[in-house]
Amino acid sequence: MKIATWNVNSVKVRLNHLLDYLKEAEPDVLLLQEIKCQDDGFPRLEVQAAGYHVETHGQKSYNGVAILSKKTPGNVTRGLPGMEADPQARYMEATFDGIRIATIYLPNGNPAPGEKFDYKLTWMRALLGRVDALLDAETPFVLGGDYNLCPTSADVFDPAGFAGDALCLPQSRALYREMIWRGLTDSFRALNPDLPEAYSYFDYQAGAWEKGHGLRIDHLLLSPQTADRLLDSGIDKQMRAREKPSDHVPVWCTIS
DNA sequence: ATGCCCGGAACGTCCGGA
Repeated sequence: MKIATWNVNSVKVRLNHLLDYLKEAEPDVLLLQEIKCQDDGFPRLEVQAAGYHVETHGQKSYNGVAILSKKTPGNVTRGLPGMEADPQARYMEATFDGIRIATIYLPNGNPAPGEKFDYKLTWMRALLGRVDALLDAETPFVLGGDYNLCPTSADVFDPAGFAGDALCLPQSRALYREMIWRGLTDSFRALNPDLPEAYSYFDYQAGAWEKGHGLRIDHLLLSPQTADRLLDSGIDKQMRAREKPSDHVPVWCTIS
């Protein structure tokens, strides 16, 4: 099973890229973030015509996540447990072949410190709670999405320049590591431990793409039982070189 | 030190993004 995650930065603007990607990469499950539309605004018919089932958790203008899949998903749930009062659409889960798969759009958190950073940390604590619940239930899972988090300085083009950024601050990284220490596997880094400049995001500004100034902030985290089945992983960097690209590129893994 | 570039909403220009 091939699982990919992609922050598309508006699914309406990126529809052609999305349809191309489904055709070229053929993921069994594609997790989307920042669809930036409500459920009824999602280009459902076009995606269904490409052979994919569509589940959305949309919101007007901002955020919004979706799960596209070749097979019909089971038990689709919207919203992160513990964040029921949160009006922002950032989380959804569905089950495929016994694996619980989540699409995650973790808050950015800038500027830090401040309310937005507090919201990020609160959201991460709720996600950690969800990890604990899934582990307690011994449910195999994959948590994929835009984590807005660079795990280490190897995931940042300018570590010193980003030292005070919410994506890199020790408090953010500590909560991410708490998840990792529960036994989760970063599917990309597990298979590419020393690969430099393996970025999933390149800012639109200041010629970041042309200069190779990127960040690795999109991740697919695997539960222990799922990590045992990890076959391959990659970052589809070529999507950033197209006309009118998203600032993020797809990240994927395959499991047996 | 600040803005650069984008999308959405809306129609002038601001907010949010990372």
